Amino acid sequence: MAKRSARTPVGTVSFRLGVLGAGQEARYAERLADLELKPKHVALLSALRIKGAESQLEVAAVMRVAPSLVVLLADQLEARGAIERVRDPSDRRRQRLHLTEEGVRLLDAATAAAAALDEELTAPLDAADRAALARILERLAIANDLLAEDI
Amino acid sequence: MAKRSARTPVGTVSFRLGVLGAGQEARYAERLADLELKPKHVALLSALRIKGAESQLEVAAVMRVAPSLVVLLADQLEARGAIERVRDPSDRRRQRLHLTEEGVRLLDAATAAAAALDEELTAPLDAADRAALARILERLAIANDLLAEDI
DNA sequence: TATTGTTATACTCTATAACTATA
DNA sequence: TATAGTTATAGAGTATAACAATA
Repeated sequence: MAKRSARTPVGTVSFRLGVLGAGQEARYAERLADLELKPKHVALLSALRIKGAESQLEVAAVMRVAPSLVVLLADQLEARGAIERVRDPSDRRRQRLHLTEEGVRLLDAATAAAAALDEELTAPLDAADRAALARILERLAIANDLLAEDI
Repeated sequence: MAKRSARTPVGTVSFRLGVLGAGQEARYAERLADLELKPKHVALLSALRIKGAESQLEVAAVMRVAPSLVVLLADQLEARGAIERVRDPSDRRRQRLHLTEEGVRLLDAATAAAAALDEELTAPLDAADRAALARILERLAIANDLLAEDI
């Protein structure tokens, strides 16, 4: 099957990742609306659960966002009782963030919502392709040094 | 290998698509800076090449963006001579957009840039996984009714 | 009265830079 | 003087709503 060379970028893996990724993020944001969370809040909560209590600057580095954004997200999560800020006694400049019970509850709900979304997204695929996609994306995530649970 | 159930959404396909997709879009935007284009401009040019000259509202529907955004993007592309607007004589409300030679040149350059990005992204994968990823993403793009060349 | 395109406006997201407190 | 965090500000991107022209 001779494949003529592409005449636009829409068939590239990069472009499709961008478009599909934006769509999934938008759908995920819709599902999270019930929980009054946004995807970035979930990323912060996930970073805390995976890495443990960390200073805000470390969280910003893991999330690859500006420190000022972590301040805003942490303000909002703290106001809802999902996280607590604790001054590090040995260096009183540092704020260590950690999950509360409410934060754990929210993160569990957000995790369930993401799993449900995965089901719907991958419904058109057969079992082998589903497994292949999960495996390949994990490999790319690791290669790109993104936040991952299994380290 | 018993896999414990996920405790965060970061390992889901949806979340990884979102993060990887955002990263690729940012990298693509960097490469396009040389051409003074943004990914949305490329999407519009691609829509014209794939679908042929279309009214602006049709382009907005294909791109899944607001019509007012198509006006802005088309203004910018027209100012650079990449597209032309032609009033439809049979319905003078309609503006039909079509690529100029310069538009074709830009789109070809943007296509080459996306192909180069794909090479870098998929470098950590073996040939079989590369092919599997392209095939699976195409299937998902079709299932989600996204702009595709091969229709 | 309905539709296409345009303009005006506003909102969300996020970064940069200036500032405070602590080291 | 350097670093962690915070606040203030600004910019990009995009949508919604009001409007104009044409059907």
